[in-house]
Amino acid sequence: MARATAQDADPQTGTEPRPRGRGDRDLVDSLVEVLQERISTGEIPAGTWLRQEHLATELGVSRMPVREALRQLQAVGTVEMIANRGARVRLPSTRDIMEVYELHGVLQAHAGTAAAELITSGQLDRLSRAEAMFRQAVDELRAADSDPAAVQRRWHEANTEFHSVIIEASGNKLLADVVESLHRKVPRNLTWIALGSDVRRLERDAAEHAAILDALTRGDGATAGTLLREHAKRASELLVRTVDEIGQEATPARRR
Amino acid sequence: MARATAQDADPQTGTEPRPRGRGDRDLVDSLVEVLQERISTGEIPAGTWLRQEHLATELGVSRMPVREALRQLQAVGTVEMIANRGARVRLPSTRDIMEVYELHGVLQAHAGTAAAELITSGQLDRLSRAEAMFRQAVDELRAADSDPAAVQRRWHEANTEFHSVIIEASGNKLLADVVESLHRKVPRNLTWIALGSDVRRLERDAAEHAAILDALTRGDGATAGTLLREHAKRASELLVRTVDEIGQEATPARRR
DNA sequence: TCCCGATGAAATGGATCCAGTATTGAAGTT
DNA sequence: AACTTCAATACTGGATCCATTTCATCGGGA
Repeated sequence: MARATAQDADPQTGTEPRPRGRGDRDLVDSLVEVLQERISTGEIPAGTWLRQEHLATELGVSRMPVREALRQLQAVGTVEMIANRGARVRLPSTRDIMEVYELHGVLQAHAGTAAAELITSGQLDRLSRAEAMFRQAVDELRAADSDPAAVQRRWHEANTEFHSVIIEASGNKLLADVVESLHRKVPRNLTWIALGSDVRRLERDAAEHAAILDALTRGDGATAGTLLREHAKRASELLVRTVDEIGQEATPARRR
Repeated sequence: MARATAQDADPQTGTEPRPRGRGDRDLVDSLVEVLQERISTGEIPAGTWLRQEHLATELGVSRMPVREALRQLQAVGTVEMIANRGARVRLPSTRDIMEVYELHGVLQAHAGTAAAELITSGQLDRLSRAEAMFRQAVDELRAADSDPAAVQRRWHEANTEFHSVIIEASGNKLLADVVESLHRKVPRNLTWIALGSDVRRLERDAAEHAAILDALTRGDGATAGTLLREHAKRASELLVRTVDEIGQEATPARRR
């Protein structure tokens, strides 16, 4: 593995020498991004201890930037740092998940109501495309599950785009940050585990997306808000049920 | 200045040797708390460059924990880090403030509606006491402004307590975190600058608090929610106006 | 056989060191 | 006189070093 330390910062370090342009963008920030992504996707499961030395060698840096990245993840609630023990990926409790989705619903509903008056035709287009993509993914999944992983990716992408557009159309940029911070608290793969098992649910979601799109197109903010709140509420209930089921098993094995 | 490094960790280091109990609670976390507080109160104004060396000597630690603390503050949005330049306290724009208060209103309203059904008699008591304390502070201010700073502290305490109880009574622990993270984005002293100049506004706030308390006592969630949303909306408008006024001046002078 | 204490390995947390970069001020030129 | 260039300075960012703590394994005793 690379070990791109200061000593071998010369250009020909073979394995991904890291562009090394100094201020291309903070190294720490990119580490945060990588780690957050791995945790969100479930590649690094909840409960895992994040060993500084291990991550450092794996990512080809020294422990220092890793330490700072872990601090950021702590501040954001993704990991918990125990004194003299290290950083561990937090496992959200069912209560946490309920609370996340409760607020998610509130904020989505608000975004929907606000968006009904502010949404542009371009955004409506994107919303419509996302809705179509979502439905297509669901159909594809039901027909012949060609490649679950690929469908999952597309489904997730479409879903994210759909809700992102609504939030964006609300005109409140901060809202996007807050919602994202809520999302970070629940690993994505959980969502997929919960929904993947229930195709009827996915179809219902698709129908709800259509109804929301319709309400926004008509400029009916009240309906859009109500639909979005219920949309989130149902997601919450499903998630909680799923987590309860898989929560029986003990905490995941240690990393490495 | 103390400079409590590892070398002079012996007990008799004179000036505030820092209890030095190793895991009493993460050193970095306490630094974060100190810095966040100083920034929130306005003791360290927006725009200030936070010099690592300077803070380190001032706080009696080395640069290392300071660096990690700054990373946490970055993750939380309190400071921005510019590559190879350092950390600077963020200055919220009027747009930021509007957005903060918009979401604040949404979340407070939700908390109020939820709280109406869940609030305990003990919490109602606390709410009532906070309301009284708030009104008393306002009256005191209007009569003979004996000690503005003291009154300001009491006013702020009462206001915080009032809204905290409502959020707590909503039953959603995460809500408290989210609202706090919103609060962090607007320095407290701004609020005071805005409100301190307008006693009539404070009296109106007191009246609104009373109305909210009344609605919650009656279990009228809808009214409580509406009142809270408008409460936040008015605060927003006032804040924005104030920031616009003082925003004319250039960015504050550098620290040190 | 089970429990308790000691020893050793592993990992964190803090400090120091060093390289690279941005800024500031001065000198020199057009 | 103003603008450009260059050098000195200050500060950040990454690496390494070392003390301290925690955990696990092992051995002894009840």
